[in-house]
Amino acid sequence: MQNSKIRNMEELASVSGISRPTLSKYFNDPDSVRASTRKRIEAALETYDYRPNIYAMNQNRRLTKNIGIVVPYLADPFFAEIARVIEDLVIEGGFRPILLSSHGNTQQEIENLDSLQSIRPAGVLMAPLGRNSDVAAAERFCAEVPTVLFDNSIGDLGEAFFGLDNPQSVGTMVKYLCSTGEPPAFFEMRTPTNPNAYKRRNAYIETMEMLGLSPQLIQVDGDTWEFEKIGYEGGLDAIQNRRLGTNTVLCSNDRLAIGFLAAAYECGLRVGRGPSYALRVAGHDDHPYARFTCPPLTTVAQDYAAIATKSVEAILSLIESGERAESRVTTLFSGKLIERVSA
Amino acid sequence: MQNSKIRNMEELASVSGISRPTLSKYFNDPDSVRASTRKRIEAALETYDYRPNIYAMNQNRRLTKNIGIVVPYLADPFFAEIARVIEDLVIEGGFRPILLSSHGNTQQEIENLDSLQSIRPAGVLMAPLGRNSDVAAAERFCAEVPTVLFDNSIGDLGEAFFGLDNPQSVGTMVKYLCSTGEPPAFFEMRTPTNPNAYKRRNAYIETMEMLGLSPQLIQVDGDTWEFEKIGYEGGLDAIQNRRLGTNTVLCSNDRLAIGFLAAAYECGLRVGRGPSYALRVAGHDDHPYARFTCPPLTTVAQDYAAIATKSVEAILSLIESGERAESRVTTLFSGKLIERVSA
DNA sequence: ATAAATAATTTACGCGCGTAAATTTTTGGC
DNA sequence: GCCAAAAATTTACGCGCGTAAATTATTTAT
Repeated sequence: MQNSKIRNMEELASVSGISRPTLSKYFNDPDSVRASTRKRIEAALETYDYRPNIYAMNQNRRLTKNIGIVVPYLADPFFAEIARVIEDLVIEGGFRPILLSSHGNTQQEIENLDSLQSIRPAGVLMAPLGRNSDVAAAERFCAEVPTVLFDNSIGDLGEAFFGLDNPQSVGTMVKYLCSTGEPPAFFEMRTPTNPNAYKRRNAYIETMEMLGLSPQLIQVDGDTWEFEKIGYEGGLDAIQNRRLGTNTVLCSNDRLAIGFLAAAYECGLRVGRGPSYALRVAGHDDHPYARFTCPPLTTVAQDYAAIATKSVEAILSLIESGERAESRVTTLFSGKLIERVSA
Repeated sequence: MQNSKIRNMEELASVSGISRPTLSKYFNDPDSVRASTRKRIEAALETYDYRPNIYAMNQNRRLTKNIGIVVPYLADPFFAEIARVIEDLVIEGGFRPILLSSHGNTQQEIENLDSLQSIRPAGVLMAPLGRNSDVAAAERFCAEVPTVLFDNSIGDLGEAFFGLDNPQSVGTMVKYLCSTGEPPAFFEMRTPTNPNAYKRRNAYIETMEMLGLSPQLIQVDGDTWEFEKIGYEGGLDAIQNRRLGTNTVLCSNDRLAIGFLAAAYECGLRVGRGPSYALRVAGHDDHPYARFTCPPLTTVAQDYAAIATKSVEAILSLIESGERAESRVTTLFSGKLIERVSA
């Protein structure tokens, strides 16, 4: 295959017999040149090893082919998975994904936005930190770059938002738990960094009251993204000091639940549904590890394939249109109950 | 602060009274200009909002400030964590990390290397897929770009390799297990994608033979990166068909162990050390979730802070020297036994 | 204070490509 | 086979910066 190396488009033009502007058009969009010309170019590309200089391209293009993806915490397999799906869809759309994690850190999120701005992305998909996001910085960024938010929202920033319908998903779970055993207490962080957590708390309270039951919150301390640790330590404390008040616990998310399960196990509490078990524990999100906990975790699955797909579609159509959305559109997806052994 | 926006270095030169070449020097390396000049530049940067065009910079520089980081599977929290540490160290070194995951996929790894090559990185840190890596492609890449491998090695590719001393770590674990109970069987994938897995198998066999014991391999099928699932299904099969042959199981890695624990739990086998337990299970790596399994997993911790630090130091010094290593250096770190409840 | 060393400036060119306008060639419909 | 439309080519300029060489200004040492 690759014979002599080609140094730039000019050289490729000489050896291929195609003019440089036409080659430029081809690399911008292969379908923008005649089929016969495309064949000739691709034949030349087979024999000569050449790829356009990405820096020279991006310097002169009005718009780059870069799409930024910002997630709050990549070490969380949930975000790793959704980022992977998004990356694939972005590539499929002919763009170049740039994945950045904020590592749960405000300053890092700001730097990520800064860093993205300096590469002039065509658009950005962002799952913000939430309470710890620098709203002013995010606002400035969204004013410059077409941005679609997902997972959680800050104010009405961005051109669109795709996320979970927390009232629906939590409501479904609470009703399920109530109809199959004791009403659940709600296990959560006292001051969560994630706005979804507040929505889930409220959804829990509202559903309980709707059912004529009195809600009970078990709130634990912690303000990091080490949710398993927080769930474990808070769970241990709650169990040992008998702050549970019921045999059914609904955790605000699966990672907290994983920690809570570890605490229950350590305390010798058998978790599961039925007379021979001491405790029921449910989670929320259908985290990749939820099916491998002991016992497997009953939870509500987020449709992250849908969230990813719709988010990418939204940013691509924004880019294609070249316009900004007239108003922000919010789309919420339903969660799906996943019955396993734990509750 | 930011008054009028500056469009390029030329404009910054006029308003700051510093010549453009000097500004260029400053942005290349702030310490390369006189302190008084630096002060003046930084003062101007305070009042005028300007950042150099990254594309124009990289187009003309001999060497970019980009450092690529390639991991085989970012949805594995182990790699997510090590990538995070590496990213931080790279930034600290004044470079720009570009994180890419191969998602366990050969084609994706090739594309990652391709993609990296087109951004002309100063250097690359890479944890290869292993058996599924395209050796020829990797070889071609390493010939072009200074590359340091970590976690696992392919042939003697790259300028340096940093990883775990598997014989030491597995040996330690085997000896620990033998001295505290029955000798372990070794639970692993039949044809692992990861070369480390082979080294661990061999280390297990050698240590057992050294102790005058007969090694026993429990091999399960599976060739994806969904290790928990493979461990669970293989574990279920091994337990139900009584293929264990001992009450002690050493898993080739923690993710397999997490799956195996789920299988043991489902079968009603109590896992832990002591007369009241049916089974001991140990893992390897000290995965971020290992302390939250039920029961908490006894394992061998990889010193990934050391691996990350040394890898980054190596690539930075390679870049600084501007030379290629005369010969590849391999550095192996010891694993540390982490005693928890499971074994 | 003077010379030597260091740093900043001026001038000038080039990197590889995008893009626009004017021109020529090719294509498809009749 | 001709003609209008579409596509490719030629020509030419510019993007924002790196970098080199020659010159001038500033600092440091003597």
